[in-house]
Amino acid sequence: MSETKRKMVHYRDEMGEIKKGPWKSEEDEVLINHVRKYGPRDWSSIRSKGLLQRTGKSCRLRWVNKLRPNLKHGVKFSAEEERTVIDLQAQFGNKWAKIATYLQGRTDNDVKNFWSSRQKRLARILLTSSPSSIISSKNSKEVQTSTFHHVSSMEGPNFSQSAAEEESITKSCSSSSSHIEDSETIKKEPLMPELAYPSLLSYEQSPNYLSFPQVPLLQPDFALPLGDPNFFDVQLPIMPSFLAPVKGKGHDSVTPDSFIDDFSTYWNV
DNA sequence: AAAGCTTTCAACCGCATGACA
DNA sequence: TTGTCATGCGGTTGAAAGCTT
Repeated sequence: MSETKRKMVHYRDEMGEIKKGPWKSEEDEVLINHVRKYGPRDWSSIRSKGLLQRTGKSCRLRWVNKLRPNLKHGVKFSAEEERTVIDLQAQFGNKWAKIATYLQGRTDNDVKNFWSSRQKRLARILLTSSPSSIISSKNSKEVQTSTFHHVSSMEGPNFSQSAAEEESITKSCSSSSSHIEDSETIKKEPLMPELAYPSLLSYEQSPNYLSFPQVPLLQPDFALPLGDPNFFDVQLPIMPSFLAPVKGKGHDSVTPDSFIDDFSTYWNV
């Protein structure tokens, strides 16, 4: 082990306990200041300098998921975004980070959370859509909404609570299209016996499902003109140069100077 | 109003990968 | 070549918020 590394281990031992749990605004401020000075890198040094009692990993995660500019906080996934996620998930699998690069202002965590809650919702609907439940509760609102309204638009007028369920069914059964408008398109949609049977999910993943005309299939290189697409938002009034790819170590590689300039401009600091 | 249930989301963990000494 | 470290990713968890009964 090298001298430096031995020192590092020794230093670590003296760094005290690691803080976990929710972040306070003061901690955020420290983290933002760090990024302002050095760019989104050297996360471990935050702790080693005694600025925060957080691990580098924790700092990075906080920055990436919450503090980074242009994130869509508290904004639900739009129909368009939902379609994109569903299409890309079918294409790439659970490559959330990759999928997130196609969505402005969304993190891999956002996409992952969206997908997992959607899966839960689907699973629950499957249970309530079993043949017995359809027969036994023929007149129930739930069955009416969750089973037979696949062609409605999820961008329609305000849904009632149960219609929210319909919305999810619509999404799941029609590749989440909100634009089933022409009769030809509707004809192409397979009938839905599957709903009465176990595999809504496999329906979703079937060739019919994928080939169903929806959003034009995104090309792999689509929207990836930048080094770290996680970090961008084309709606910015200015395009910060910290978005520019720089060859080097890791995915967050940027030049510190340009980053600091653009960060300052962006945050008005 | 309150209890119970569901959904959302922030954060953690373990593992993988690449850079570097 | 190997070990260590920093970083990134995907899975998971649990608290808080929202909703239903």
